[in-house]
Amino acid sequence: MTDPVKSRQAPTRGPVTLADIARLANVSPVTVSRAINTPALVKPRTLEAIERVIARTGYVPNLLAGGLASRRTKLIAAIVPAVSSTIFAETIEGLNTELVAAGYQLLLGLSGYDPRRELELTRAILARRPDGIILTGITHLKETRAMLTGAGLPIVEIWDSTPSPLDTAVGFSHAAVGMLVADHLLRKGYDRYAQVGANDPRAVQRRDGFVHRLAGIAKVELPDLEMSSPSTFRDGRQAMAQLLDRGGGTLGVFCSSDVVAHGALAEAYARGCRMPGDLAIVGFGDFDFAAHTHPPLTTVRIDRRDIGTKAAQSILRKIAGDETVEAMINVDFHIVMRGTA
Amino acid sequence: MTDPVKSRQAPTRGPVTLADIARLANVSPVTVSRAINTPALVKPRTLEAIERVIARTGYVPNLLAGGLASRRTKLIAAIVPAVSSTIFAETIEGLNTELVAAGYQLLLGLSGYDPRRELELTRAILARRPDGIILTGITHLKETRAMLTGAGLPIVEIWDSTPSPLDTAVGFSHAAVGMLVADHLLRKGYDRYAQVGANDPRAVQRRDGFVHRLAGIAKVELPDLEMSSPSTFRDGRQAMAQLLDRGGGTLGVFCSSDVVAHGALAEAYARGCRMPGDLAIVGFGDFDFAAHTHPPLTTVRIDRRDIGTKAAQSILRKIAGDETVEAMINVDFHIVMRGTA
DNA sequence: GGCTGAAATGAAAGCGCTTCCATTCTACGC
DNA sequence: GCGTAGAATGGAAGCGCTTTCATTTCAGCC
Repeated sequence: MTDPVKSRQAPTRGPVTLADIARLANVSPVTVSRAINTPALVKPRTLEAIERVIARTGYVPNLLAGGLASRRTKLIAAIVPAVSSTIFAETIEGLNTELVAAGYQLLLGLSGYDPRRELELTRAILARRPDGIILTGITHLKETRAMLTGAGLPIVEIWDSTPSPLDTAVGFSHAAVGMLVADHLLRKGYDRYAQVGANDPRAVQRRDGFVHRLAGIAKVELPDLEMSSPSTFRDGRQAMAQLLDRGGGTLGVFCSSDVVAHGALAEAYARGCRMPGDLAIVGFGDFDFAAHTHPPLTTVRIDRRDIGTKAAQSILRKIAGDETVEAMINVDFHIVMRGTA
Repeated sequence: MTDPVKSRQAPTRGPVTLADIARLANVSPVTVSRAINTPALVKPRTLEAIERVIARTGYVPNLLAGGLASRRTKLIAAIVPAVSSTIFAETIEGLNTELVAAGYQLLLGLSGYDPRRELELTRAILARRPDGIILTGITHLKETRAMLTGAGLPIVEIWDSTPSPLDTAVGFSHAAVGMLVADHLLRKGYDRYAQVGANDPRAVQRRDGFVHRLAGIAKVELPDLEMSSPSTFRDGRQAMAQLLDRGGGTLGVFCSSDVVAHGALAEAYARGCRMPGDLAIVGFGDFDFAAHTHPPLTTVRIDRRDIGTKAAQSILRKIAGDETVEAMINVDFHIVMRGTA
């Protein structure tokens, strides 16, 4: 804890405060505050003098104090299930880029797909009084919803679609994705259809959409495996082994993520299945590796980064008091046709 | 901004404060503060009464005010270059897990491999008075270093090794990685050696180590391409095309990341190169996909999550006043031998 | 019953900023 | 030269908590 001021005229002990700057620049604290936050209101000469003192002392304003007084923290919190090898990493980057450009900072929370952890995180986050909060998905615990609406701040739910968001939502219909994939597989026609993947609410929606579209046409098989989110390469491989072992004609499979699909693909490839003749696989997410598997993976593409960008823009507009932000902002998705379906 | 209290006895306008709780529970504010922070100091009966009021009102303490008064924010900031498809995502997760368990929160900064942005981030972060800060790498701008040391808080530099960290470092020697890979390739012996990859300080160290070990044995070829960090699949593919076009015997290549290596691999595979006979490729990072490329990628493995875990532990110990934290904490790495080298 | 020390509680000050409102400058017009 | 509006600055209060330090309560004991 050394004194941050190197020059001889070290003002006080501990970190420099706004009051120190005011004293050294022969102005009142208010003027220093204005020089920092609304420089247009300060006479150029005064401003310059203050800035010199700030530079000389290495003063860094205390945003805790500022936030407490102004009730604005320039903090945005985001809760996502995870970042490593998920669709969320790029969303976070998009979010962050936009937020930083607007002078905000990102407080990150990782829920691990656990609603209870989401609740705890929400509480901890709210304690920091962020100017807005971004959540993944539209299913939250009752307590979480209550806490959130009670806090009275802008909320953006991402990666899902709903007619009745808590506040604003940016995403798409997972059921629609499932149906799109079903239609795609139906076009070629397979003897059997299956879905393999995770059990988080969005993956379940995709499965339900898939099953719904195939209702009356085919029964959708599910592997007999416990799979928690995020599902893994190994999960996919095992699931595919099981499906293939069952035998019974050509097979169209919808996987809940590219990672699972990759595992499924590896198993199929190892067994020498012909794709997409005997076997079709459709992934989800269009991860970076998807174009480079053998054969390259057919998958559903969403602009992951764009979800972050749009979420940031929405919340910034909300914070600025813009009442015209749409409750539901839809983002596109489409099937990227490659070698597996 | 609706009143967060649903019950009829809504106390005041705006969010509930500690003073409100005190009033409703017929105790002084100090006692409420203690009930929250040091419950052992409060008589069980009183504690219970206070907790009831807190639950009923949905009170969420204001950590801005708390942090301002106590000079402890329970916030740890981390700056990494990026999260999507990088080695850092899992480090962040490791960090976060450990931090959350200790009651801390993660403020995330993304520098995009840009030292100037790192400086800006550092300033913005310091304004929030975190209890500690974690940076990627050991090369920082002079101003960044000054600001950091002046702030007098625990610092952990990660993903690199140095005898003289700013405070504490958790990582390994990238030069040593380069040398290890050189030794590995040398064992088989190739006619030519090359390195392809990014230009961030750590990638450069790895290259330098690689070059150094081969000095006097072979000249290390570099592709004639602009590659900025993070380098991409496409970069790798183009670089490999160029190297292969030059012709001239068997080739051992060290790539600065698995992503680049994957690109290089794809090009080599497309051209029908025999690996690791005619061509050897070694990646870096052991990304999730590395085990599943064709052929599977030989690469350097580091426990990415563990770096986050160790960094968190170190900083928490520092915060707790533990003076015995080692200045340099080394993490292991080793070559995972698979099909490409 | 009164003393004692520990347990439990409280009063007051203050963390470092912003906000509101009041005051002082400054330039310009007649 | 004086009045005046607008520009520039300042004083005081307060954001919601924690930190001393002081006071009260209580159990245990002679």
